[in-house]
Amino acid sequence: MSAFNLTILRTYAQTNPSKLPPSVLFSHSATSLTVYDAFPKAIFHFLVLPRAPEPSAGAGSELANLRQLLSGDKARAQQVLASLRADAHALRAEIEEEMLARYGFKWGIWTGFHGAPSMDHLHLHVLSDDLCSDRMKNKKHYNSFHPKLGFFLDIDEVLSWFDADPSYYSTMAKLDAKHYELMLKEDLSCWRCNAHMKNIPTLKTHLQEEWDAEAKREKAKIERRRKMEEKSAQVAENS
DNA sequence: GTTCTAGAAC
DNA sequence: GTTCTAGAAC
Repeated sequence: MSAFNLTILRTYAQTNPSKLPPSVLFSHSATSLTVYDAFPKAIFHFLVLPRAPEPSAGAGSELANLRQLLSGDKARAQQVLASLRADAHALRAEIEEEMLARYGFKWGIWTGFHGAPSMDHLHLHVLSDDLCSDRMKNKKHYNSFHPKLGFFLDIDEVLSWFDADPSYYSTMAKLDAKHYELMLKEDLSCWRCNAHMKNIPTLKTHLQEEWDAEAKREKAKIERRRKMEEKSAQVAENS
């Protein structure tokens, strides 16, 4: 299979999950598949895709991307998104468990869509907010996840459009690719502290430092809690 | 989406 | 001189 394959996710979505290799598939439910992102931009990075066993799910189908989904039946779109959200929620719990097991603390997890995705078939990104990865290589990669730029659309935000004024819904549902792609060209800045970053290598060093600092704080917090509990257990024992 | 690389930036 | 980015090819 060539690396130039922007429809691989659709292939996955149409395949019986039991036929997918464990290197690709993390888990599945009745309605979705969770796959490992092939080029993870953080320590944990998964994609949750709606399953599409019918061969109808081609390029122009409602499941091609978020824009296509939102341009169709509104109730159906809401149902698809709510289902993905529920499966992503369960995945987040598993990621947190793994964070504790492997790193001794847990940190933030983002769940959302790209405003202008490059790969076909609707996919919900679920990734840890460290953004520390060898695969994070350029401005486009980084800005596509920057939570303050607008390109990354949190699933809860997208679902809130359904409860907003219908004119607001139709405005947001347009998802004009040109409009979103401009956001990817914004200057680099740290999403945590807003500091301006001169270039990608500087940003990556900074992100690593930010995450290391968080790890240190969180582990210290856990240690303080453990000592407190140890003390109160002793007090209870001696009374 | 990634890889490759010319030439800009330093 | 080296580092880094951005656009074309895939």
